[in-house]
Amino acid sequence: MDLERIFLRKEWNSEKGYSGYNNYKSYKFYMRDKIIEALVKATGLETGEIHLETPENEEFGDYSSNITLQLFSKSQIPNPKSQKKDQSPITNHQSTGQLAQETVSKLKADKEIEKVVDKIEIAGPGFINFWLKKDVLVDNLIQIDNEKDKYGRSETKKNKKVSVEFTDPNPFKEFHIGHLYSNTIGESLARLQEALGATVWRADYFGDAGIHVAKSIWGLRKKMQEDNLSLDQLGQKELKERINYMGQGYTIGSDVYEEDKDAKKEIERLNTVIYLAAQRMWKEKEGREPIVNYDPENKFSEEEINEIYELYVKGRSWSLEYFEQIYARLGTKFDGYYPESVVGEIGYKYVLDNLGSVFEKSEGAIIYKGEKVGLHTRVFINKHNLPTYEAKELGLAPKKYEDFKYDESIIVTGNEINEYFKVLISALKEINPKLGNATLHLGHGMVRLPEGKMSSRTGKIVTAEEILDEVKSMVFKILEKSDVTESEKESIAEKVAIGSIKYSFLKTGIGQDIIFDFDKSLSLEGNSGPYLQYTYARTQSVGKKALGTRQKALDFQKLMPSPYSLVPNSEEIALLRTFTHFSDIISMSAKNYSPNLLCNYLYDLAQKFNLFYNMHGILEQRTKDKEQSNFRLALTSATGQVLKNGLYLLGIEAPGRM
RNA sequence: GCACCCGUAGCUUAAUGGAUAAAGCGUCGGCUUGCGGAGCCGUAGACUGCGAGUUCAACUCUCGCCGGGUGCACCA
Repeated sequence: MDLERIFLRKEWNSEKGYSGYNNYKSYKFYMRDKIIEALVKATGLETGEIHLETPENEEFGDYSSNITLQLFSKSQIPNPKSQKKDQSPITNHQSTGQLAQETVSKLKADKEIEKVVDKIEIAGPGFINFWLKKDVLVDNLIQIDNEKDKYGRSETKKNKKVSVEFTDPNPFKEFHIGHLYSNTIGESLARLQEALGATVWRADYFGDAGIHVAKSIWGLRKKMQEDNLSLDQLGQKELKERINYMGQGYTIGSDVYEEDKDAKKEIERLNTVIYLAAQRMWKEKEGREPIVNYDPENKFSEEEINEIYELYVKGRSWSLEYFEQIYARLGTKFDGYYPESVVGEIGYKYVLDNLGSVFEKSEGAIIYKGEKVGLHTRVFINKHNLPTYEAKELGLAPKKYEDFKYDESIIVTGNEINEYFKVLISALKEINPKLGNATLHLGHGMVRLPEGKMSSRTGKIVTAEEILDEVKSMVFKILEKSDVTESEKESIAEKVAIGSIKYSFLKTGIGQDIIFDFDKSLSLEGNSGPYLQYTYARTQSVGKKALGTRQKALDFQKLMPSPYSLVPNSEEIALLRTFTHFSDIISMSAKNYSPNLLCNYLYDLAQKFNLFYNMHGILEQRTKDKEQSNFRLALTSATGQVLKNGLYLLGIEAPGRM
């Protein structure tokens, strides 16, 4: 080992520290690519076939390849099991061992890989493990300071346009914990795509027309009558109260729809009236003419529309205003809004245009026969001549494309509609193969309460605001012991509460259901958002203390130790190595649509830092050695930077104090 | 009934087909004359639901069974 030469670098200068590093090649994917290139040369396999992993166990190096085992199975050596007993089977060990030896000697002759790799070893049943040069690790540390907030990002999807649709709340109904979950996942996926260099379009689709709205309006009207409350009076109330009131209206309407046949008919009729009211609203608001006639037989009068028009338009705008407040708190800014009242018309037309070829009439409705592709039949336009969710989402695809010429369209929803989406995408592929093939549906798990499924019909729901406020008050309790000022508390509590909630959603796999239990799900310690935020705050605090003693900004270059002078300990090495994997992790999280991989990584990094922090002093007053202190400050600062960048990709803000 | 998803430590979860299955909470024990204890170290706890198969290698892929969830024509 050449530990004593770890920091040997030509560019080092005792006055300026490291100089000229700005000219260094960016190390994003650099080490990894170098090794893959060398493996391609040594084995003759394609780049895509090379499987290079970052082992969790550090004794297996910085990178590890199972390539010998791949080569072995490709080498057409008959399976020993299938050979006759009298033949002497070639043992695996001999073959893989020979292959590994051969490959490694080719690698060692490669001048390029020498630049980044310090040691190559064969281990286990045929793994080849690579250790990076220590000065590469230090270069990477410098790179972090060089790139700051951009560290970890890449340009692998630079020319790609990706639309991400998520959250999808419904006006006139609550914004509940399920929407919060969808928003959290979607925002993180969007940011991960951006980290790969893609241009992202955030799309918000919301149900401002449909039977759920009819139920709400019906219940709302009834409740207002009972409470003897006029629309103006309702409008005087706080926004939160109005939203709550409308939610209660939905419960009433929904119950009645199930239990009372006459009321059900009324609500179904009201549904069409709402579509017509929405068309009038668009005409008055934007001068847009309807493109679909929902009432070809003139069954609905102007008076009928007038009756609910005001209520519909006002209630709708209150809901949207409320959603916007929540988005602002959560840190999401949508680029495009797609109300069902608009995309429904487009979808309706889309269906009619393809009637006979893709869709067919059946029992008064227009359907898509999914059976022809192994799926099931779904209704796109119902017997009341209204587009269903199927047609709406179908119309959404070209509408989004009109706004943003996407290469990829990701739609995030609950997984209970996975089957529905298979049918939808199948239909879309028939009509518009380009858009159909670009569309990817991601069904996330459902948020459940310990008592069972959530239901806004029975009122058994947890709203986003309730949970936010609840967690915030938990954070406030802890903050009482902290020495932050009163004025800081509010914003810290908000960030920590949101961090705690978002992290608890993101740390598990996307497909998993989440049993949401206040006491169990929301932790402020252990593997949690606040733990990462706390660790970040700690790095900042140490940095500030160092500044205090020096009276000037930290100069990262000068923090670097001089050559020959230091032998880093294992905690320091562990941090250096973890830093190098950041962009690989981002890439993997983005490609697999798995923010939880990033969570794992950040948690691991924070743990390593906290171990380092507990074992070794950082400030000069503790190390009694300026160079050592400088180096540890650089590690501290880099940890903070990576945590901050990583948390950003999860949609979590990192306060400097907490 | 059919289809899809899920069964990993007491609980909640992790693990691009790879090496000794990894954490948090909870248990039990320890760490503050030192940079933030929302922290750190240690301890016990798993035949990865059961049974076959594919593979050099299976928590991961295939088949069957058992258990749970969701969906299956006019809700979204």
